[in-house]
Amino acid sequence: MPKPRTPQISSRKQPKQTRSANLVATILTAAVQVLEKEGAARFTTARVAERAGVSIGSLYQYFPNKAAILFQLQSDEWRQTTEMLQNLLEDAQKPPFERLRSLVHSFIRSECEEAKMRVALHDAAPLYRDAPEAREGRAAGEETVRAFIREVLVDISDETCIVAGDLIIATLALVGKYFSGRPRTSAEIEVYAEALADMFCAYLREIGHLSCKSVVGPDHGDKHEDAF
Amino acid sequence: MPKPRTPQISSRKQPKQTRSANLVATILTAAVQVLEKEGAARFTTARVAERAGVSIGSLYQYFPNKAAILFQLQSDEWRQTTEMLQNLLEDAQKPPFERLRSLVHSFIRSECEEAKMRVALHDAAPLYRDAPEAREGRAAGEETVRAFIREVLVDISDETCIVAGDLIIATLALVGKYFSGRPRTSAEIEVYAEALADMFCAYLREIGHLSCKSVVGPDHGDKHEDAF
DNA sequence: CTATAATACGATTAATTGTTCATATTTTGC
DNA sequence: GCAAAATATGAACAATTAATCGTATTATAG
Repeated sequence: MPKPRTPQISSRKQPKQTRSANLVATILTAAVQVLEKEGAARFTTARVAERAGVSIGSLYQYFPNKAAILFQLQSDEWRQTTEMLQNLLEDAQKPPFERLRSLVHSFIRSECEEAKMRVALHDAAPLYRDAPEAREGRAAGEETVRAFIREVLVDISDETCIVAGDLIIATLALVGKYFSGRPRTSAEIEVYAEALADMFCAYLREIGHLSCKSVVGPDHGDKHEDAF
Repeated sequence: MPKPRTPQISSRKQPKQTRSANLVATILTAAVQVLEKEGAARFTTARVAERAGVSIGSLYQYFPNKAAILFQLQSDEWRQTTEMLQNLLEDAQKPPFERLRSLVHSFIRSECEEAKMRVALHDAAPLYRDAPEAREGRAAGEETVRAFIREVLVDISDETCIVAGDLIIATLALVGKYFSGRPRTSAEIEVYAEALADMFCAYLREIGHLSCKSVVGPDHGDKHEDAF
């Protein structure tokens, strides 16, 4: 990892013609492929350029450095996740806990589908983790989850809500990586997703009880089949 | 990452004199320090040797390669964790859920105390994750958790038990890393640990109910203060 | 004391990497 | 058609790394 000959912090040019816009897209696609076929350790600007069928020089015209590529991927990943969160959690049609369940299932499923690439991206984390924008990416997702929790448990304290939200996001974001290392059948994946959903629901119900008001929906005493 | 001039897969000599045993210990200590002060990206055999006050040659007498050092650290880490699991979960004196709670607290606390080094070790994961022995290290810990679950929920199916155990271990192992990135006060840490414990307890109670037999300990309907 | 094994050393090697820059090619506005 | 801007190229560079091996030092056994 050599330092640049001149420590230049210039950001790169924006693509102005269609061909360069395509080039950027091509590079990002290639980056994903390299990540999932070679892993984080072999994720190299040269390799990305080669797979994209592009010269390294071109790559460096639009990405100031290697980390920028990873950061972009990570950022897209978060945007996508946030979108999923909003679509599933804010759908007022379904009962809340059902929304949460389908969120967990969708998330785990998508996590497992592109497991290799996600794990590799996560392995490369040190390169972009400290970027200030990385925090921002999560903010929207976190807020969505908190809003959901507030909707389900109306009279909860702010602190409890934040803690619960953090807990759920963190668990969701990481647990998938723990499992996706070893290949699993989709049936198994569903089982784990179901269990995770159970855990979240049980937890939220518990919190609701602790705040000493009846939770939305029917009482949960003995019937636990659907209800939520 | 240059390949060795001769692709030699020999394992290194075992220390036979006290001085070399000390040397190994010194190197491992230095490795931890480098990891927590420099991070995974700057974790280098040369740097470890320097910090240990030892020549690289000496280092390579007892460790076949860089990954071996990290693997050793990771292995120790797991041994330590497993020990904690056994000590806290198998303590028949306390009621089960109280044991689980104190486990979560102890674990999260220790995770946060050496946060930097743990995160760095985790960042370096790709180097040893694929090692076959890495699986073994977890096995004992996983079995302990499963035994605990079986004790709490006597009439649970094997599958449910395995899934629940995996879920708890995975969550425990990873959630700490999500938080320990940003510095937190120990008060905050306790709050999160408490919430995590709540989540686990609520989940296990739920599972117990689903298996349609009364759970050990008093009924949980309204009183939720201690009880478990 | 001495011969032999164990240990320690560190300059050196080969490989790999991130990044630049001078140059060539293509597109666009007129 | 043409000049200027945008884009593309890839050889070259500097830094860094993991690991080796011939040699020097130290301990041990007889």
